[in-house]
Amino acid sequence: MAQPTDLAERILIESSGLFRENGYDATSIKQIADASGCTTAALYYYFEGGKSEILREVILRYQEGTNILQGIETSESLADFVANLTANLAGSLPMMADQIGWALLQFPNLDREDQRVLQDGILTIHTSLSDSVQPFVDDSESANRVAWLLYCAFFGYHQLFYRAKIETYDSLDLLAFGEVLSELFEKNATQ
Amino acid sequence: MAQPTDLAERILIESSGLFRENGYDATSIKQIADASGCTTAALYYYFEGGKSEILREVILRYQEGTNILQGIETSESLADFVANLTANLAGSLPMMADQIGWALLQFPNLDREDQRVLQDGILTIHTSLSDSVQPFVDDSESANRVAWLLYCAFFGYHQLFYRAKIETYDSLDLLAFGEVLSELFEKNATQ
DNA sequence: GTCTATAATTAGATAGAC
DNA sequence: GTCTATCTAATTATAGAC
Repeated sequence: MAQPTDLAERILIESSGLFRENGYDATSIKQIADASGCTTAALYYYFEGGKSEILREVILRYQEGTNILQGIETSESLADFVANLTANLAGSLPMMADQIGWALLQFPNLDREDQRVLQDGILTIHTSLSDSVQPFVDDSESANRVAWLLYCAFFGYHQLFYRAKIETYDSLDLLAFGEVLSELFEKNATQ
Repeated sequence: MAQPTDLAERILIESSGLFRENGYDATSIKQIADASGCTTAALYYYFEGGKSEILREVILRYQEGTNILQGIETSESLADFVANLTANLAGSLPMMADQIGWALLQFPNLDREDQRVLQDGILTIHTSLSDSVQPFVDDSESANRVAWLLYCAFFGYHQLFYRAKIETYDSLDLLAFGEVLSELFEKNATQ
């Protein structure tokens, strides 16, 4: 992996941040160039395809995402797992969810290949969630469903509470939200 | 309320649709005019403030939303309520969630007033959800939390499964997703 | 009220100097 | 490799005819 002082690298990092904050369409290559400390000409030196090539690269690069399951193989129950997951998400959820957020709006305008990359990123996260949940449920079908529920719930939480700053009016922080989920699973653990 | 044949009305309807599909920034005045069957000049006759005035009007108008709780005052349990809610959402969720989706991306660029309008729209839906859930839980705090969980989960579901067309790869339709939630509440009803 | 025509501004992109 | 300067095309916005 290249050093972050490398201009091409800097352009991708800044683009990713600007896309997350304002979306793809609202971000101009001038903005990207300014944020990266170069001109648009320099930008085109590294990315001949211009803005749309940067879009592809950003989606490719950052869909990999942080490992949200680091160090929680040791959960004792589904409820315990959800609590551990929530704690892990505290740092990474905002970036992960915003990353997906703008890309989802862009989805219809992406070509098939890029759509596939985005979907794969989502499915990868779901799969690892599903694997982690597996020991606590009856079959893989249940694991899949529970994993989707967790994914959708946390993603939705971020969109509403961080993006729309609902936290100002209803102070349900991420940990409390995780507790709601965790408590729900508590009674169902021995199903 | 004006007739839908009225040009100003048509412009708002078409704008709303285009914003939902492609987002605010990716939608040009020309596109809106074309879709409404008029020129940009006619558009400015009704909306002097141009695109940003249309944005305000669309947010004001369509945040009211459909009543997702119509005819389900009669649920027998929380699980039953969730099942009924899911059935109700089958028709309205796509439009409601997409409406919020693009607006959330736009959120940081909105002025305070418009941000408030959007937040109020979200809080209104949550409040009515919370009221409906109240009879089945211990206190209003629990009702609030359960309502947020439902809201976040369904919103997240839509974003991932409809917007990113995940349904192609993992066929968990809305009713099945609702069942996952409903089953979770089944065991907790008599808590 | 709605159109044609057009001005003003901005965004995306490139040629050529250094 | 990166910049200055510039081009083209698109977008917002408006004046004036009908």
